[in-house]
Amino acid sequence: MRFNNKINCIDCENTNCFIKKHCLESIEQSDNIHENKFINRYTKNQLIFMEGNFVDSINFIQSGRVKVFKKGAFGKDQIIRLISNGDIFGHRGLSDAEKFSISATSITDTLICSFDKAFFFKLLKSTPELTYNLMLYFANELNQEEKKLRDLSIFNVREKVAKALLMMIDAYGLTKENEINHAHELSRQDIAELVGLNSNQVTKILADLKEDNILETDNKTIKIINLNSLKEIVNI
Amino acid sequence: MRFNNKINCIDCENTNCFIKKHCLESIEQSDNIHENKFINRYTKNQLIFMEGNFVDSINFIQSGRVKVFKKGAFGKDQIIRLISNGDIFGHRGLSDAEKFSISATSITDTLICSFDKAFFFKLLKSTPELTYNLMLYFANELNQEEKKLRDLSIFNVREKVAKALLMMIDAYGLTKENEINHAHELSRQDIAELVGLNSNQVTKILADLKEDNILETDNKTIKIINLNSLKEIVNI
DNA sequence: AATTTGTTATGATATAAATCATTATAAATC
DNA sequence: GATTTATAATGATTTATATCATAACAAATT
Repeated sequence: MRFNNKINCIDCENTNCFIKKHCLESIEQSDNIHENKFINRYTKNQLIFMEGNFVDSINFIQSGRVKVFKKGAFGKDQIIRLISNGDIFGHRGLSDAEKFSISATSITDTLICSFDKAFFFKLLKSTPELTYNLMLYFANELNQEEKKLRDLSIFNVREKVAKALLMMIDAYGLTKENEINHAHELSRQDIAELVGLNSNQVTKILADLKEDNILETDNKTIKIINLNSLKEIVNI
Repeated sequence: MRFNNKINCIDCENTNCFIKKHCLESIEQSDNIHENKFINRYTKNQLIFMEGNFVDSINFIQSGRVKVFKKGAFGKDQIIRLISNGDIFGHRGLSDAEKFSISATSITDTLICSFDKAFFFKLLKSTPELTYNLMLYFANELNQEEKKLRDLSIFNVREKVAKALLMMIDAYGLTKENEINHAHELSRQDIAELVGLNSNQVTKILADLKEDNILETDNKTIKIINLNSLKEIVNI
């Protein structure tokens, strides 16, 4: 749903945003960006864009949380990234691919800032600093993806679940009470899709980890009792 | 081994090389690049650089073949890419990581062109066209890595072996006789490490595929009899 | 040509993972 | 608040995968 009450990037609190960091040098430039920005509002579990669709925009999260995923056979999707405030997504569409290679879904109520692809390409051409930093950002993402690939190809089920929980903590942190998934953003199925499992396996391993006093579960909320033990599971 | 008989990029036949494509606009620039380029020669199965080492260079393959891999637990490595003439590697070191996140080993006799990291950063700053295209290249690599991640998380052993063979064909092609691994570049263990298996599993599945008239094996050489059937295995 | 070494092939066995069936619990709808 | 629907938990079963032991073969060395 289009949202017209858009704030100017200058006033935005997401200091990690690429636009905020690299594209507000002059007043003309920031006016230009403000004019070309459009904002959409999504409630929880709405599809933002779908794999296979024509790439027409580059997106940033103003507020909220989003999962980025790839569709697999038999509804077995793979979640690629969990992202939140200030994060860029849909940027793989910058490659020669004409179509989105991923889908994105809101997992909380969310506000998304977007730019037309053509405008963003112009912005890149006129802002070498942005291009340069985006290039470095991609290099870093590649490192992380390749680390994940290596991990998932050697981890057993228990290690994969630990990895999934640590990814959730990495993306969204812990509450004061050391809880994750507090707003019930992700189902067991989602957690499974972070690391290539099924929901059944996740449930069982969570029960094991509860047994081992590493965590407690209360419906979808997971309370971490011993973070170090959780980390030890993946540091073989 | 340092190799002093270096050819000028202008005369190089690797038209897919980033330097060849984007950095030879002026005579001063190409002279500058020639001066700052150094070339090393490697025989088969030599370590070019190792994960954890300080990143000091960005590298391109002048001729030969290289495997790029990550070290895992218990010697279970994961091969990330198979590369050849004109391909860039070590570029993930451009991220904020100080150390190489990957290792690289020659799998044939190989000539490698390298630039000091500091020089390459200067080159990027002074050649926005290079930075821009490198950024697009990374976006494309991310797409491919994520596709691989999704595939490996849902494929069974047979599908993984088919995927590994197709990756080898994609990287190095087929001979006139439809053979891969003709120069015995990769062992069964290497093929396993492309897709997170062990050498035993690869051997068994190759025997199955032989049974199904999809391929023939003669020691390390694999002759593809029915490429379409091989592709069908991974297109579930 | 014989010996050593490394890799590949094959079958048997043990282990881990995935699936299925059922129950319990929570959330949504009426 | 009762009913429906969706999700999570648990145990039993089937299937797939990983490991082990051994044999066959190829390459390198003497």
